[in-house]
Amino acid sequence: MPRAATDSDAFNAVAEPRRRDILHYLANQERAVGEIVANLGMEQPSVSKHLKVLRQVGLVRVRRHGRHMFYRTNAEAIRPMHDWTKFFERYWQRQLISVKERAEAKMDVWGRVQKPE
Amino acid sequence: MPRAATDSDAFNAVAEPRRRDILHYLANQERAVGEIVANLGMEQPSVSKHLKVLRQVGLVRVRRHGRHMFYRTNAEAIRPMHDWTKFFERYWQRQLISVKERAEAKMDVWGRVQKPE
DNA sequence: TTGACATATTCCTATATAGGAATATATTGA
DNA sequence: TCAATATATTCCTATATAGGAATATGTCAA
Repeated sequence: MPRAATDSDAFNAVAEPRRRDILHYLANQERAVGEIVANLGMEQPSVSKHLKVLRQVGLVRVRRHGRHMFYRTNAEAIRPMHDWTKFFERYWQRQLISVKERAEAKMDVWGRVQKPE
Repeated sequence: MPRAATDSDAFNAVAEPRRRDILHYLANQERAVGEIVANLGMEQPSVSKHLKVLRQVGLVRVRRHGRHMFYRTNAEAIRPMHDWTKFFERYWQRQLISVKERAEAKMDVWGRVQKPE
C-alpha cells in the first residue's frame, strides 16, 4: 500500500515544502499564479499542480478575474493541524525525570506509578 | 520525482495518521511496543516500522529494558510544526472583506491597496 | 478573428512508500 | 544450551507521487 494521497488531507498536502512556501506567501494577500511563479522561483506548471492539491484540501481559495486566477490561503484549514500540535505543548517543556526523582515518586524502573506490566 | 521520504522531516512523518496515533499514545508515558500493538490494534511489524520512521526524525525516543523497548514521544520535535501552523493563527479569525469595506478602504477590485499589477 | 497572455492539463519516469507474510535478532529464565 | 518472549527486518507489490516537457484551455485586446 502506498502513502495516502497528497490531497487526502491537510497533513499530507503540507508535507511538501514548496506547498508550505506557497501557503506562507498567500497568507497576507491573494496572488495571481504568475506572481507566485516569479516570487517563489518555481516553474509555472509546478505551481499550478501544487495549487490544485492545496485547493482540493481547502487550504487555498481561488477567484478568477479575467485571465488571472487569484489564490489565497484559507487559514481555517490549517487549524486542525495547529490543534493537533498544540496537544503536545504541555509536554515540550517537561524536564527529564532523574533516577532520584523517580525514587521519590515511588515509581518503578520503567518510570511508572501503577500497572508495571 | 517522488515525494520526499517519510523520514525526511517531521511534516512527512506525521502525514501518516497511524503515526499520529502513536505519537498521541506515547505522549504521557513511555510504552513497550507490545502495548502499542495491543492498544492501537495494529500489527506488530507495522508498529515497529512506524516507530523506526518516528525515531529517525526524532519524534520518539527509545530505551531498552530487557526484552522490551520503551518508546516515548519527544514533544520538542513537534514544536517546529506548531510554530509553522501558529504563523497562520492571526489569519483564521479574519472577517471576509465586503465590497463596502473595500470601497471605504479605497482598495481596488482585487482587494489590494497598492501595486495593482 | 487572431495573436498574445495566463493558467491548467497531459504524458512521462524513477522512486518511496504501507501493509502482509515470513523470518531474523536479541534477551531472559530454566 | 534451549525454548519462550519481544521486537526488528526482509521481501513483496500496487500505487501515487514531483518535476520536466509539451500541449491544451481560457480570456483579453485590437
